[in-house]
Amino acid sequence: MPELPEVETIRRHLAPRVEGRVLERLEILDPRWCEPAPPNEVQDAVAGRRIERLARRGKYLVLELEDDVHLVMHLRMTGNLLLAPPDGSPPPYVRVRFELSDGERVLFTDPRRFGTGVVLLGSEARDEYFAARLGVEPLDPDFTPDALRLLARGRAAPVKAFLLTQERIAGVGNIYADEALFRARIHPLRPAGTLKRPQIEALRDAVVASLQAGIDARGATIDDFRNPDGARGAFQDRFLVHQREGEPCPRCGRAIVKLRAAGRGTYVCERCQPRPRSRRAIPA
DNA sequence: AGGTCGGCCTGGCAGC
DNA sequence: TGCTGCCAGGCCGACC
Repeated sequence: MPELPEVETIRRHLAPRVEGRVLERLEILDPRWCEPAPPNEVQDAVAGRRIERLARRGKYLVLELEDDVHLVMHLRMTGNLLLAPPDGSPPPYVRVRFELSDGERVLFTDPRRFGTGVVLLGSEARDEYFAARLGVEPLDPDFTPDALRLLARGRAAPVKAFLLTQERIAGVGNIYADEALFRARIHPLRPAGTLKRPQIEALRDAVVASLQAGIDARGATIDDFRNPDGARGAFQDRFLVHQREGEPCPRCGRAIVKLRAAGRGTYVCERCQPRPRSRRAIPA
């Protein structure tokens, strides 16, 4: 599942290939992709415009076009953006086709069809769209321990659910939440508002380190994530706890346990990440 | 209003 | 072998 590091990997691969080219034609093969907008409307809004930038915000990719037209895309679970191989045979599950100047073609593939695309006219509309959905960008300098402390203050939700809430921190998904909590030695069921300052600082550093490690490995390939050139990521081989049930903890050797938190499969070392003892009052 | 849960969707796999 | 049914989960809307 593409999270911030996977989306950023795609962006870095694709940006030099698309920026400066003209998006000659957009072909939406699956109307669900842009629901409720009709495909014609979306296609007409972007066709013939120059691509100024491929940007990322949280797990969203934004194709910034001339005239302040923004195509905001989300890969959800199984979406992907691939450069079409020049030899012809297209990959399976193509939902949207981008035809660029100089014959370059980009394909949005998505077996489960959760991925979405929406056109926003004007950077103000784009900013409003993100402001309503996304919190702090965790790799930006303003993701400080103080910022995290304020976000967590008064939260009774388990810290894992807190990390997955995009309105608070943008871009952390199931993989990187598990990895960050392990690095910070915090149990995922610990209520977010009970974290003390040293743990807040450790968690901030761990979120940043986990995401950066994911980017350095060019993302994690679990099901079918691929870089736009078709290469697999390497981060799945570097998971510390995620999807390692029964394997020894890399720090202490105890078997890693799988549990459920925030409705998701969650992996922990219960020695390094001790369970919260009891419900404590959440400091307001 | 904070928090949780079901629906969306389909490939893959466990279990019969 | 072949079928059924369950699981995976990001996000959103419904509900408590």
